[in-house]
Amino acid sequence: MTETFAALAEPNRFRIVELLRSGPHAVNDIGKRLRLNQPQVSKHLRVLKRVGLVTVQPRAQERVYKLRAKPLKEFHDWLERYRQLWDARFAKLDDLVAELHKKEESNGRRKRK
Amino acid sequence: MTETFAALAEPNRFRIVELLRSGPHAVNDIGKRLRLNQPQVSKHLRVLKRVGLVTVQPRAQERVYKLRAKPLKEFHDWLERYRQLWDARFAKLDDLVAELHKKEESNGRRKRK
DNA sequence: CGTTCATATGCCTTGACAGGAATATGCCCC
DNA sequence: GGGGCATATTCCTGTCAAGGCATATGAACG
Repeated sequence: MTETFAALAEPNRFRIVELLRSGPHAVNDIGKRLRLNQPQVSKHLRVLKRVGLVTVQPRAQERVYKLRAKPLKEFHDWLERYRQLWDARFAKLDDLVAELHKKEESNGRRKRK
Repeated sequence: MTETFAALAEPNRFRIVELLRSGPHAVNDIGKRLRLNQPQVSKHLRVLKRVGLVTVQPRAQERVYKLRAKPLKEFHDWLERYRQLWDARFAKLDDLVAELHKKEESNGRRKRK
C-alpha cells in the first residue's frame, strides 16, 4: 500500500496516471503530451508497473500502457474506512467528543495522577 | 496532492495515520503503541501536520494529534474520478474498446502514416 | 540484413529524507 | 523558581531516487 503511495508521490508519475485515466497511451505519446524525455517516461512507467498501477501491451514497436483497476479500487476501499471523518453524522459526534474532552479537562486536573 | 501521497508513502507515517483513525492520540502514546522513538514520532507528525493531514491541540504538556477530514475527503473525491475503471458497467465498455482496437490493428497497417 | 523507429537500460551526479543520539523548549507542580 | 515530564529541534550519517545523457535492445520494413 505504501508502495502505491510512493509511486504516486512523484509529480511526473502522478501526471502520467492522470493522463492514463483518459485511456491507454504509448510511451512516446506520453512524453510528448507531458513534455518529458523518453527515458524518464520509461523509468516512471517501470515504477508504475512494478507497483501494479499499469500494464503494458505491445503494439508493434510501441508499448501501450494502461491503468489497472485493482490497486485504485483497493485504494478507494481503504479510504472508505475513513469516511466517518467527513460524514455529516460523524461531524456532530466529533463536536460532542470535543465537548466531553473540554469537561474532562476542566475537572480533570485534580483527578489526574 | 502529491505531497499528501509523499507523506503517506513513509511506512511509519502510514501507521501513525492508521492509529489516529481510532481517535486523537498524544505523541508519547503513539510512540509506545508503534514502538517508535519519541523524536521520530515528533518528526513524522511534523510532516503530517505540514501537509494538513493532522492538527494539534495542547493538553497540558501533552500534544494531542488528530486526523483532519479535509485532505482525506479530497483524496476520496479524487479517486471517485477513477471509479469507471472498476465499475462493472465500464468493464464491459473496456472489453468493447479492446475489441475495437483489435480491429483497428488488423486493418490499420495500411492506413497508418 | 541493415536502417529506422520506439522503447528500455546503465552510469553518474545531486538532492531529499529517515533514523539515532544529544540537546533545547515548554509546561506543570511543589 | 527549580526539578521533572512531554515534546520539539538539531546535527550527523547513510540510503535512495530522479534527471540528464549515452547507449543497448527489439521490432518492422524495404
